[in-house]
Amino acid sequence: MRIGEKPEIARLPLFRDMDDAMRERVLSGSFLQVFPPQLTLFERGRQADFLHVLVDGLVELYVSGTGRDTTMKIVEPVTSFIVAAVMTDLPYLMSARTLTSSRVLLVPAALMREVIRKDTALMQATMHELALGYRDMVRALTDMKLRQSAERLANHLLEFSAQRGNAWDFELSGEKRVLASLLGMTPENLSRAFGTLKEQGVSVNGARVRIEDRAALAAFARPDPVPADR
Amino acid sequence: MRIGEKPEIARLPLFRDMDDAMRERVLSGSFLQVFPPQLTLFERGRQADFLHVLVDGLVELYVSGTGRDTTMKIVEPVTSFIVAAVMTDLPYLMSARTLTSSRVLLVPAALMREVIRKDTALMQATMHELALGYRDMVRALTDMKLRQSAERLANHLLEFSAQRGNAWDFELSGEKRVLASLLGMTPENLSRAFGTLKEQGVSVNGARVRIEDRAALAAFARPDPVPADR
DNA sequence: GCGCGCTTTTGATCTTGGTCAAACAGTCAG
DNA sequence: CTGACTGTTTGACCAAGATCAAAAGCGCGC
Repeated sequence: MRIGEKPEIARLPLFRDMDDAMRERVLSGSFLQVFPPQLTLFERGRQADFLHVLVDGLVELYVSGTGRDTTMKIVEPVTSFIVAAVMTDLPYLMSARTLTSSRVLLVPAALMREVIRKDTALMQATMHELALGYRDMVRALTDMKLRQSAERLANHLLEFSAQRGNAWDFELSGEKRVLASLLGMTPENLSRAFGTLKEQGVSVNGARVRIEDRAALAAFARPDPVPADR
Repeated sequence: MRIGEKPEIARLPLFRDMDDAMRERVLSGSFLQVFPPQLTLFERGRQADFLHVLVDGLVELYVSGTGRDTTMKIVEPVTSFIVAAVMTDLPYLMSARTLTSSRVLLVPAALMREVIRKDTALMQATMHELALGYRDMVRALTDMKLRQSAERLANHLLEFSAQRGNAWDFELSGEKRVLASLLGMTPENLSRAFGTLKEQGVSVNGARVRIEDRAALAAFARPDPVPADR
């Protein structure tokens, strides 16, 4: 691969602590590729052939069931994704597509598995990554099971804001339809959910969201008592 | 700990491949304890102090939100649980209670983390366990997001049957209310869901379920094209 | 065997969110 | 600037599932 973003990738939690020579081995066997928007990177059911690391852009992980799709996760840079399928050498459970033009590092799955067996630090980092991913999913599932749609949106906004240093005013990243799917509702319903949040001091204008009264929003959202992991 | 079930535990995927001396070290630092039914083993939000391995009995992992609870997973023997919280040294995201009288192996989290760092085979096994757990959760979430209740029940029955060697006639393990909560519906609705499945050749009598027409049930359930991992 | 307590089932009604349709807004090519 | 295209919003209606209430089963101790 090109050396341009090597430092950035080397700083990733996943690769940070590993042996330098090993890291060099992994990176030199990998490809950094640019994909246009709306391109499918891989599909559910296919054997996992590459570990993916999003370097730049925006990627959606989704599952298409009978008729409708649902988005499982929006991947932001710089993050590795579908670690589990690669590690277990099992078929992908989710499909992936780019939302915007994206640069992705592709690490051959077999290479990854081989190096992981030799480099303990990499294995430990992978383990940690998987554990955090698992906890993410546990949260998402409980959210889905015991909160209703407007609450889910409220929580999402609070977390999104927290990720951006508790900004009370920010832009939503993707399209609203994708957000709706992520939160497990229809676009129409997302619209209405924003409507009910207006009463809790949230104003929306296009993609721009402003949280006027954080306390009121939190009271409405009843956020998770266990704080987020990352 | 007592040596009675050591072979059984040593045969677990998690401990199987590790160094014998290390395994001895882990097990001798652990406790095997018997708990009565309906006892809370730990609660969400508390720091993870033990890796748990269910040796015998039945354990429910659940989350209690505002008012209602939801069960996340029914743990059957012999399985380790809450690996992620232990590995990351983060608070439990789920609570656990026994459903029946249960024997549980308690491995101190610090000991587990210490040994994992030294024993590569254990680390690899833990990583694998986490990856499978992650995939479990991905499945559960998609199930929740894009199937409706009767379909979820149908799929659950098919999978439960598959776990028991494709038995067409079997007993549900726990109470129906727990099953309902696991499938993300109310007990009333579970009852009605069984009703609609009657039309697809499923007959229920108490806890006894009989699948008369597997093909019809599968057609109704539209099962996941990606086969189960374990 | 009888009665108490609990789970499950059934029925009636209500709420949430989905569906369908149309208006509206923003973007971009010509 | 204008028109076509796409995405968002609004409104009317519908369906799945929750809630409430009551009846029916079932297990267990006395």
